[in-house]
Amino acid sequence: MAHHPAHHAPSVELPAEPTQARRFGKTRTALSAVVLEDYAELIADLLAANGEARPTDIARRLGVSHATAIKTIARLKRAGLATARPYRGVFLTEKGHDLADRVRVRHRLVVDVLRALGVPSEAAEADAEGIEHYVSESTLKAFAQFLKSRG
Amino acid sequence: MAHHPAHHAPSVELPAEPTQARRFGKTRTALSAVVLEDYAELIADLLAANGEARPTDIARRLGVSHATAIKTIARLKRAGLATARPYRGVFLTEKGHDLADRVRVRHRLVVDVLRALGVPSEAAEADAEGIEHYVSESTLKAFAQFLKSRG
DNA sequence: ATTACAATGTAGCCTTGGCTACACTTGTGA
DNA sequence: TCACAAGTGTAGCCAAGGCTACATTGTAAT
Repeated sequence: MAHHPAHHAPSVELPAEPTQARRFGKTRTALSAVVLEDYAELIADLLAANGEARPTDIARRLGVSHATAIKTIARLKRAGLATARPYRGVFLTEKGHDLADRVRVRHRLVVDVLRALGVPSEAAEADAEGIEHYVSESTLKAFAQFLKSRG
Repeated sequence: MAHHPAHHAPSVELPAEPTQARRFGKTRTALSAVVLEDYAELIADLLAANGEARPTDIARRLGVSHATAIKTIARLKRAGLATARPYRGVFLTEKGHDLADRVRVRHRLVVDVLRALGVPSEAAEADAEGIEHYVSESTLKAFAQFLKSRG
């Protein structure tokens, strides 16, 4: 059958909640991590491109309100992925950079595979945004292998 | 760059909220639809296999508490995808069956493509659970084409 | 017919991730 | 300098999707 108890969980290591709430829903966890991955990747992009990452830019790029972006940035901080001081922009920690790197590589790989399968570029980019978060290491490896063996 | 304002939205047509809340977050919408798709597919499976779909079975299969399952079943009803009377099990409406069928076909296709790319069966099944919800029509078509042309 | 147990349902709580509305900084241009 | 627009931050609301704890219903066995 098609169903599994839980989907593959994205590759963010979670905040490591202190004592509270040791009983965690995997899906809850997984969904949260998806958002953190997107933010980390985007912030890395903005830092590389502009030398800074401002909440408003992040919000615009993600199509959410700036309030939502700021809230999520707070979660990034709690998760040890970013640092930010009021009115001074957002930066990534070592951990955040690592995550962003992994996410970026994965994204490229997924897009390339989709395109290799004949998916139009636009759809490939768009779908990859959703798909990439659910690609396991094992699948990632197979993708790389496939692309290589295919020229 | 990799980012888009919103991911591809799953193929559930939403509850058509009455007057309230005409300003909807796409992502919110998308995430909700993912869960509804999973439930519809699972309920169809259970109905086919056992002739009935009971909340506890659904909960066990999805790895959530029965209370969570029941809450979501209520949402399925609100969305016009299912019917259920207290203590009498869950059934799918025409619309719910249509959705389940589409989801099932899509799931198969995604799994088959992953396997064709050399992903081990287990990983293919597991990853497909997450991936399938983000595969657009366009990509789906490319997948089918790829499998056909590949024998 | 009773009773006991499993299944079902309800209530209430939490976090996430949206939003709007309002308040406060910052830094520019006049 | 200082006023004002743009950007930031805060508060408070909502729905989804988790959970636990408790109440109710159905059913099967005695």
